[in-house]
Amino acid sequence: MSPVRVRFAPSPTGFFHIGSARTALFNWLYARHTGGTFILRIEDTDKERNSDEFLRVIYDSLAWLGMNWDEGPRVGANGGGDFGPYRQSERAHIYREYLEKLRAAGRTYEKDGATWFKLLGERHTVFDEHRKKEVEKVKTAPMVIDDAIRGRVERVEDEDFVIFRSDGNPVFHFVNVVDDIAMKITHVIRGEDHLSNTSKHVALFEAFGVKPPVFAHIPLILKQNGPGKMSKRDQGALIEEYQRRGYLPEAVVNFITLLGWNPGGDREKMPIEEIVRLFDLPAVNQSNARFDDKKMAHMNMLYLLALPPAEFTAKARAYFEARKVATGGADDAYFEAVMALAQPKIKGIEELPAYTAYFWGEDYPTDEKAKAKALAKGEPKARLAELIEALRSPAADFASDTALEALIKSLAEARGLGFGDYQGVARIAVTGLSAGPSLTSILRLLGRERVLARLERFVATL
RNA sequence: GUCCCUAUCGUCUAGUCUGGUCUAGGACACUACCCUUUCACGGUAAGAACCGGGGUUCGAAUCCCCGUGGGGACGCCA
Repeated sequence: MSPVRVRFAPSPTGFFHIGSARTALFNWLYARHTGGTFILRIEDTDKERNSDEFLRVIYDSLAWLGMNWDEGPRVGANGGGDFGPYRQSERAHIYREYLEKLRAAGRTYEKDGATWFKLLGERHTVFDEHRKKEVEKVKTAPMVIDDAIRGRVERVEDEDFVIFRSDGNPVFHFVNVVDDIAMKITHVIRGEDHLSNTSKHVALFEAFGVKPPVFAHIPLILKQNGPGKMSKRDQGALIEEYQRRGYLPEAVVNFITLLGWNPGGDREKMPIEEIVRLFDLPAVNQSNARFDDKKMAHMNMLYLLALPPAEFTAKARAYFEARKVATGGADDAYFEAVMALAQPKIKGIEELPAYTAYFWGEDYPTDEKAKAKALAKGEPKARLAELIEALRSPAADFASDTALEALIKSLAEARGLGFGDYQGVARIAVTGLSAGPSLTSILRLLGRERVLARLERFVATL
């Protein structure tokens, strides 16, 4: 069998969304699994709707997700190849050439200034309910689609269709097939929304005398709420959104791979090498999958938890810089120490600024509801006074969590109380929050001076 | 309206090809409890599904047919 050649063929007419990303991913996975070639082809024949910004988003998103292309537009380390150019806007001469082949074979005609592809068979006219007009139908044999996911699908293509617009530009169906022939594509992996177009494509392949590639129509991703497939406007649809929010690309890749494919059994979190090894077309599901942002967030948390602390810190640093989150001139060691406390606790990088706000300066928000709750029980004023006194003593060792813990515990024991009687009120006083890392770790990082100042300032407001 | 695809917990799915091992497994979410220094994490438990009807068969989640539901396509968009 000839080596696998697959392509991802986006059109830069909108932001890169999750469905496109998964189509790209399945192509990339199949190429890597089979040792084949992954080709990026830009379908920019619709000049009105294309933009360079969208093109850049495609390149960025693919790179971010780790999908390198072997052939295609040259960007960074990716691209090049012998079947270029890889942007359809630069392939006009090739389309002309292929059009001549069809013309010579008598398979085209002109109508209303456009060039049409002529189906073979008897013709008759019927009234079309959907389009509310008379249309010419052609009696043809069903087109056979050999689909690696759905098996054999038959569909009758019974109307001629435009292949060159009256403005002289070729349309999608034509360029798609011509390029797949010219680029020697062996497997066409794309969304199921193209399944009904495929009969047109098979008709074109046959007209060119070329055996069609193997098709693989993957199920669609449905929107989380409401009917229909996911579109660019839906919450969670845009890849660059995940990038911006500090999601880990490995987690995004792992999650969207599982939307429509799985290796069988219970495995979910898998390194990409493992996914490449196990991925295959027949295992792809045939039914659509609904997007679930909670499960996506959970997968991200799993990856976050497994990240080496130094990498977590680097990601956090990059996120803080991109978002211009001030850290009060914190040095690397302090930043790293704070992140070490936060990493096992949070679900996403985006939670970090709010979760760690009180570490960077004295200007942090207080959760008033939590404050009221913490003050409602016991004798908070007395507990704070005792704590201040104890922490002021030179005997309080702010370098050690266990020493601080022992100190508070002995304070509690002497009064027949528990650690919790100090923990809650001290936490709200020092962090403004009711939840966070271990209190003693917070005290240690903040240091005696800042802790005492905050406690005293807090007591003064009571 | 026509054509095509599809159907297991609320959601993602395992199991379907090769019928019996399925009183249908896992994960997310939800609930309770445990762990605990709050919050997470983790652990335990609970609830939760084979769309309906026919057929084939000793036996159907699994094979076939018909409904129904869901999705897609029907552009001089891609």
